[in-house]
Amino acid sequence: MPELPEVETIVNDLKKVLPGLKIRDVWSDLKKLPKNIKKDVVGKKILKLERRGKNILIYLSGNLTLLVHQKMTGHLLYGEYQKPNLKNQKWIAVEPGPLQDPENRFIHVLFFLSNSKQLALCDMRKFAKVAVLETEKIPEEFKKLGIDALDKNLTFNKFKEIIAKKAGKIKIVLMDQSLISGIGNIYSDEILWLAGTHPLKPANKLGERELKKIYSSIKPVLIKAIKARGSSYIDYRDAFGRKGYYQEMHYAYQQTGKKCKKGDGGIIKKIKIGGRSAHFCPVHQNL
DNA sequence: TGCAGTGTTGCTTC
DNA sequence: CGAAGCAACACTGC
Repeated sequence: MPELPEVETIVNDLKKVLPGLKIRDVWSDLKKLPKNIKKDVVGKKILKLERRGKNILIYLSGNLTLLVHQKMTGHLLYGEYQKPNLKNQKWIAVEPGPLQDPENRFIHVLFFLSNSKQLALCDMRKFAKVAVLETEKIPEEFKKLGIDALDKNLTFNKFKEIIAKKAGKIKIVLMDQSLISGIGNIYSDEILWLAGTHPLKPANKLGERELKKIYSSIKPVLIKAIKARGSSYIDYRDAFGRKGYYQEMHYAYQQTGKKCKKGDGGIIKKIKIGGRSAHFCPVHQNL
Protein backbone atom coordinates (compact mmCIF):
# COMPACT_ATOMS: atom_id res chain seq x y z
CA MET A 1 0.00 0.00 0.00
CA PRO A 2 1.85 2.85 1.28
CA GLU A 3 4.23 4.75 -0.91
CA LEU A 4 6.18 7.85 0.07
CA PRO A 5 3.17 10.17 0.63
CA GLU A 6 1.33 7.65 2.81
CA VAL A 7 4.42 6.81 4.85
CA GLU A 8 5.22 10.51 5.23
CA THR A 9 1.66 11.17 6.46
CA ILE A 10 1.82 8.41 9.06
CA VAL A 11 5.28 9.41 10.25
CA ASN A 12 4.24 13.07 10.55
CA ASP A 13 1.19 12.01 12.56
CA LEU A 14 3.25 9.80 14.86
CA LYS A 15 5.91 12.49 15.36
CA LYS A 16 3.23 14.54 17.11
CA VAL A 17 2.34 11.87 19.66
CA LEU A 18 5.06 9.27 20.19
CA PRO A 19 8.29 11.05 21.22
CA GLY A 20 8.77 10.94 24.98
CA LEU A 21 6.55 7.89 25.54
CA LYS A 22 7.89 4.60 26.83
CA ILE A 23 7.02 1.15 25.50
CA ARG A 24 5.43 -0.87 28.32
CA ASP A 25 4.61 -4.13 26.53
CA VAL A 26 4.36 -5.76 23.14
CA TRP A 27 1.65 -8.10 21.80
CA SER A 28 1.57 -9.87 18.46
CA ASP A 29 0.01 -12.87 16.73
CA LEU A 30 2.63 -12.91 13.99
CA LYS A 31 5.22 -15.67 14.02
CA LYS A 32 7.80 -13.81 11.98
CA LEU A 33 8.50 -11.02 14.49
CA PRO A 34 12.03 -11.00 15.91
CA LYS A 35 12.09 -13.44 18.84
CA ASN A 36 13.53 -11.03 21.38
CA ILE A 37 11.60 -7.93 20.29
CA LYS A 38 9.78 -7.76 23.61
CA LYS A 39 12.96 -8.04 25.65
CA ASP A 40 14.63 -5.46 23.42
CA VAL A 41 12.01 -2.71 23.36
CA VAL A 42 10.06 -2.94 26.64
CA GLY A 43 11.13 -0.13 28.95
CA LYS A 44 12.67 1.87 26.11
CA LYS A 45 11.74 5.46 25.44
CA ILE A 46 10.72 6.69 21.99
CA LEU A 47 13.11 9.47 20.99
CA LYS A 48 12.26 10.48 17.42
CA LEU A 49 10.87 9.21 14.12
CA GLU A 50 12.13 9.33 10.58
CA ARG A 51 11.01 8.24 7.11
CA ARG A 52 13.48 6.80 4.61
CA GLY A 53 11.88 5.94 1.28
CA LYS A 54 8.95 3.79 2.36
CA ASN A 55 10.63 2.75 5.63
CA ILE A 56 9.72 4.02 9.08
CA LEU A 57 12.42 4.40 11.73
CA ILE A 58 11.45 4.77 15.38
CA TYR A 59 14.54 5.66 17.41
CA LEU A 60 14.54 4.27 20.95
CA SER A 61 16.69 4.81 24.00
CA GLY A 62 19.45 2.23 24.51
CA ASN A 63 20.78 2.82 20.99
CA LEU A 64 18.06 0.70 19.43
CA THR A 65 15.81 1.52 16.49
CA LEU A 66 12.53 -0.02 15.50
CA LEU A 67 12.28 -0.45 11.74
CA VAL A 68 8.85 -0.84 10.15
CA HIS A 69 8.16 -1.40 6.47
CA GLN A 70 4.43 -1.48 5.81
CA LYS A 71 4.73 -3.30 2.45
CA MET A 72 1.32 -3.76 0.73
CA THR A 73 -1.44 -3.38 3.30
CA GLY A 74 0.33 -2.41 6.51
CA HIS A 75 -0.32 0.81 8.36
CA LEU A 76 0.55 2.03 11.83
CA LEU A 77 -2.29 3.32 14.00
CA TYR A 78 -2.17 5.27 17.23
CA GLY A 79 -5.06 4.74 19.61
CA GLU A 80 -6.48 2.57 22.31
CA TYR A 81 -7.67 -0.95 21.63
CA GLN A 82 -9.05 -3.86 23.59
CA LYS A 83 -10.19 -7.40 22.93
CA PRO A 84 -13.99 -7.38 23.33
CA ASN A 85 -14.27 -10.91 24.70
CA LEU A 86 -12.51 -14.24 24.85
CA LYS A 87 -14.23 -15.77 21.81
CA ASN A 88 -13.60 -12.79 19.60
CA GLN A 89 -9.87 -12.14 19.61
CA LYS A 90 -10.09 -9.17 17.25
CA TRP A 91 -8.86 -5.89 18.68
CA ILE A 92 -11.34 -3.00 18.57
CA ALA A 93 -10.88 0.66 19.39
CA VAL A 94 -12.02 1.71 22.85
CA GLU A 95 -13.11 5.16 21.71
CA PRO A 96 -15.76 5.55 19.00
CA GLY A 97 -14.52 7.23 15.85
CA PRO A 98 -12.46 6.44 12.77
CA LEU A 99 -10.32 3.98 14.69
CA GLN A 100 -13.34 1.70 14.98
CA ASP A 101 -13.05 1.02 11.26
CA PRO A 102 -13.78 -2.66 10.49
CA GLU A 103 -10.29 -2.87 9.02
CA ASN A 104 -9.01 -2.85 12.60
CA ARG A 105 -9.66 -6.58 12.67
CA PHE A 106 -6.30 -6.92 10.93
CA ILE A 107 -4.27 -5.58 13.85
CA HIS A 108 -1.35 -7.98 14.30
CA VAL A 109 1.11 -6.09 16.49
CA LEU A 110 0.50 -3.75 19.43
CA PHE A 111 3.04 -1.67 21.33
CA PHE A 112 1.54 -0.66 24.68
CA LEU A 113 2.69 2.84 25.59
CA SER A 114 3.22 4.65 28.88
CA ASN A 115 0.18 6.93 28.33
CA SER A 116 -2.17 3.90 28.05
CA LYS A 117 -2.45 4.36 24.27
CA GLN A 118 -1.06 1.88 21.79
CA LEU A 119 0.86 1.88 18.54
CA ALA A 120 -0.77 -0.78 16.35
CA LEU A 121 0.34 -2.41 13.13
CA CYS A 122 -2.74 -3.19 11.06
CA ASP A 123 -1.86 -5.41 8.12
CA MET A 124 -4.35 -7.56 6.26
CA ARG A 125 -1.84 -9.44 4.13
CA LYS A 126 0.84 -9.75 6.82
CA PHE A 127 3.67 -8.71 4.49
CA ALA A 128 4.89 -5.92 6.74
CA LYS A 129 8.35 -6.06 8.24
CA VAL A 130 9.09 -5.16 11.85
CA ALA A 131 12.69 -5.33 13.01
CA VAL A 132 14.83 -4.03 15.85
CA LEU A 133 18.36 -2.96 15.06
CA GLU A 134 21.21 -1.24 16.80
CA THR A 135 21.03 2.40 15.78
CA GLU A 136 24.63 2.45 14.53
CA LYS A 137 23.75 -0.33 12.05
CA ILE A 138 21.22 1.83 10.19
CA PRO A 139 23.68 2.92 7.47
CA GLU A 140 24.48 -0.75 6.80
CA GLU A 141 20.76 -1.63 6.73
CA PHE A 142 20.02 1.07 4.15
CA LYS A 143 23.17 0.93 2.07
CA LYS A 144 21.24 -0.40 -0.93
CA LEU A 145 18.41 2.12 -0.66
CA GLY A 146 18.47 4.80 -3.33
CA ILE A 147 18.22 8.55 -2.73
CA ASP A 148 14.86 9.64 -1.35
CA ALA A 149 12.51 11.02 -4.00
CA LEU A 150 12.08 14.21 -1.93
CA ASP A 151 15.78 14.62 -1.09
CA LYS A 152 17.03 18.13 -1.91
CA ASN A 153 20.20 16.57 -3.29
CA LEU A 154 18.20 14.86 -6.02
CA THR A 155 19.01 17.44 -8.67
CA PHE A 156 18.22 16.95 -12.35
CA ASN A 157 21.81 15.98 -13.10
CA LYS A 158 21.77 13.42 -10.30
CA PHE A 159 18.41 12.08 -11.54
CA LYS A 160 19.72 11.79 -15.07
CA GLU A 161 22.86 10.01 -13.89
CA ILE A 162 20.76 7.47 -11.97
CA ILE A 163 18.06 6.86 -14.58
CA ALA A 164 19.36 7.51 -18.06
CA LYS A 165 21.56 4.44 -18.52
CA LYS A 166 18.98 1.87 -17.41
CA ALA A 167 17.64 -0.44 -20.09
CA GLY A 168 14.46 -1.24 -18.14
CA LYS A 169 11.03 0.24 -18.71
CA ILE A 170 10.75 3.69 -17.18
CA LYS A 171 7.86 2.72 -14.89
CA ILE A 172 9.86 -0.17 -13.43
CA VAL A 173 12.97 2.00 -13.12
CA LEU A 174 11.04 4.70 -11.23
CA MET A 175 9.79 2.05 -8.80
CA ASP A 176 13.27 0.60 -8.19
CA GLN A 177 13.99 1.47 -4.56
CA SER A 178 17.72 0.95 -5.00
CA LEU A 179 17.79 3.84 -7.50
CA ILE A 180 15.29 6.36 -6.09
CA SER A 181 13.28 5.47 -3.01
CA GLY A 182 9.64 6.19 -2.25
CA ILE A 183 7.86 5.80 -5.59
CA GLY A 184 5.56 2.80 -6.09
CA ASN A 185 2.82 1.68 -8.44
CA ILE A 186 0.36 4.52 -7.85
CA TYR A 187 2.77 7.43 -8.03
CA SER A 188 4.81 6.08 -10.94
CA ASP A 189 1.58 6.09 -12.97
CA GLU A 190 0.74 9.60 -11.78
CA ILE A 191 4.24 10.98 -12.47
CA LEU A 192 4.39 9.48 -15.97
CA TRP A 193 0.91 10.78 -16.81
CA LEU A 194 1.94 14.28 -15.79
CA ALA A 195 5.24 14.02 -17.65
CA GLY A 196 3.57 12.60 -20.77
CA THR A 197 5.79 9.52 -20.98
CA HIS A 198 4.65 6.03 -21.91
CA PRO A 199 5.33 3.64 -19.00
CA LEU A 200 6.89 1.01 -21.32
CA LYS A 201 9.52 3.37 -22.72
CA PRO A 202 13.03 2.16 -21.89
CA ALA A 203 14.78 4.64 -19.59
CA ASN A 204 17.86 4.81 -21.81
CA LYS A 205 15.72 5.87 -24.80
CA LEU A 206 14.42 8.99 -23.07
CA GLY A 207 15.56 12.29 -24.45
CA GLU A 208 16.81 15.18 -22.32
CA ARG A 209 13.47 16.95 -22.64
CA GLU A 210 11.51 13.88 -21.55
CA LEU A 211 13.86 13.22 -18.62
CA LYS A 212 13.41 16.81 -17.52
CA LYS A 213 9.63 16.49 -17.64
CA ILE A 214 9.69 13.31 -15.57
CA TYR A 215 12.11 14.84 -13.08
CA SER A 216 10.02 17.95 -12.68
CA SER A 217 6.84 15.86 -12.20
CA ILE A 218 8.11 13.77 -9.27
CA LYS A 219 8.12 16.31 -6.45
CA PRO A 220 4.88 18.11 -7.40
CA VAL A 221 2.96 14.81 -7.54
CA LEU A 222 4.39 13.55 -4.23
CA ILE A 223 3.94 16.86 -2.43
CA LYS A 224 0.35 17.27 -3.64
CA ALA A 225 -0.34 13.71 -2.45
CA ILE A 226 1.17 14.45 0.97
CA LYS A 227 -1.06 17.52 1.25
CA ALA A 228 -4.04 15.26 0.48
CA ARG A 229 -2.81 12.85 3.19
CA GLY A 230 -2.09 10.07 0.71
CA SER A 231 -4.19 7.72 -1.41
CA SER A 232 -6.63 5.33 0.29
CA TYR A 233 -7.13 2.89 -2.54
CA ILE A 234 -8.17 -0.11 -0.43
CA ASP A 235 -7.41 -0.03 3.26
CA TYR A 236 -4.79 2.65 3.79
CA ARG A 237 -5.49 4.84 6.84
CA ASP A 238 -3.37 7.46 8.59
CA ALA A 239 -2.12 7.04 12.15
CA PHE A 240 -5.47 8.23 13.50
CA GLY A 241 -7.54 5.88 11.32
CA ARG A 242 -8.59 8.45 8.72
CA LYS A 243 -8.54 7.94 4.95
CA GLY A 244 -6.44 10.04 2.65
CA TYR A 245 -8.13 11.71 -0.29
CA TYR A 246 -5.54 11.86 -3.03
CA GLN A 247 -7.30 8.93 -4.78
CA GLU A 248 -9.99 11.46 -5.68
CA MET A 249 -7.37 13.40 -7.64
CA HIS A 250 -5.70 10.50 -9.46
CA TYR A 251 -4.95 11.26 -13.10
CA ALA A 252 -4.21 7.72 -14.20
CA TYR A 253 -4.02 5.11 -11.43
CA GLN A 254 -7.26 3.08 -11.39
CA GLN A 255 -8.85 5.49 -13.86
CA THR A 256 -9.24 2.86 -16.60
CA GLY A 257 -11.90 3.81 -19.16
CA LYS A 258 -12.16 7.40 -17.98
CA LYS A 259 -11.42 10.46 -20.12
CA CYS A 260 -7.87 11.76 -19.81
CA LYS A 261 -7.85 14.86 -17.63
CA LYS A 262 -5.58 16.64 -20.12
CA GLY A 263 -8.67 16.93 -22.31
CA ASP A 264 -6.87 15.36 -25.25
CA GLY A 265 -9.68 12.89 -25.96
CA GLY A 266 -7.66 9.91 -24.69
CA ILE A 267 -9.27 7.15 -22.63
CA ILE A 268 -7.12 5.85 -19.77
CA LYS A 269 -5.87 2.38 -20.60
CA LYS A 270 -4.64 -0.36 -18.29
CA ILE A 271 -1.83 -2.74 -19.21
CA LYS A 272 0.40 -5.14 -17.33
CA ILE A 273 4.07 -4.29 -16.80
CA GLY A 274 6.30 -6.59 -14.80
CA GLY A 275 3.32 -8.19 -13.11
CA ARG A 276 1.94 -4.81 -12.00
CA SER A 277 -0.92 -2.83 -13.45
CA ALA A 278 0.00 0.35 -15.30
CA HIS A 279 -2.47 3.06 -16.27
CA PHE A 280 -1.81 5.69 -18.90
CA CYS A 281 -3.35 7.89 -21.59
CA PRO A 282 -2.59 6.48 -25.06
CA VAL A 283 -2.93 9.95 -26.61
CA HIS A 284 -0.40 12.08 -24.73
CA GLN A 285 1.84 9.31 -23.35
CA ASN A 286 3.56 8.05 -26.48
CA LEU A 287 6.16 5.38 -26.93
C1' DT B 1 -16.92 -21.87 -7.39
C1' DG B 2 -12.55 -20.40 -8.79
C1' DC B 3 -9.39 -17.41 -10.21
C1' DA B 4 -7.45 -12.90 -11.18
C1' DG B 5 -6.26 -8.87 -9.01
C1' DT B 6 -4.46 -5.73 -4.88
C1' DG B 7 -0.28 -0.38 -2.46
C1' DT B 8 6.00 -4.26 -1.96
C1' DT B 9 10.03 -6.51 -1.85
C1' DG B 10 13.41 -10.08 -2.13
C1' DC B 11 14.78 -14.45 -3.70
C1' DT B 12 15.56 -17.45 -7.60
C1' DT B 13 16.55 -18.12 -12.38
C1' DC B 14 18.38 -17.07 -16.76
C1' DC C 1 25.58 -8.06 -13.27
C1' DG C 2 20.79 -6.90 -14.96
C1' DA C 3 16.23 -8.16 -15.82
C1' DA C 4 12.19 -11.01 -15.12
C1' DG C 5 9.10 -14.07 -12.60
C1' DC C 6 7.13 -15.46 -8.58
C1' DA C 7 6.27 -16.26 -3.62
C1' DA C 8 5.12 -14.35 0.93
C1' DC C 9 -0.58 -13.64 2.55
C1' DA C 10 -5.66 -12.57 2.91
C1' DC C 11 -9.45 -10.87 0.99
C1' DT C 12 -12.71 -9.03 -2.81
C1' DG C 13 -15.17 -9.13 -6.93
C1' DC C 14 -16.16 -10.87 -11.39
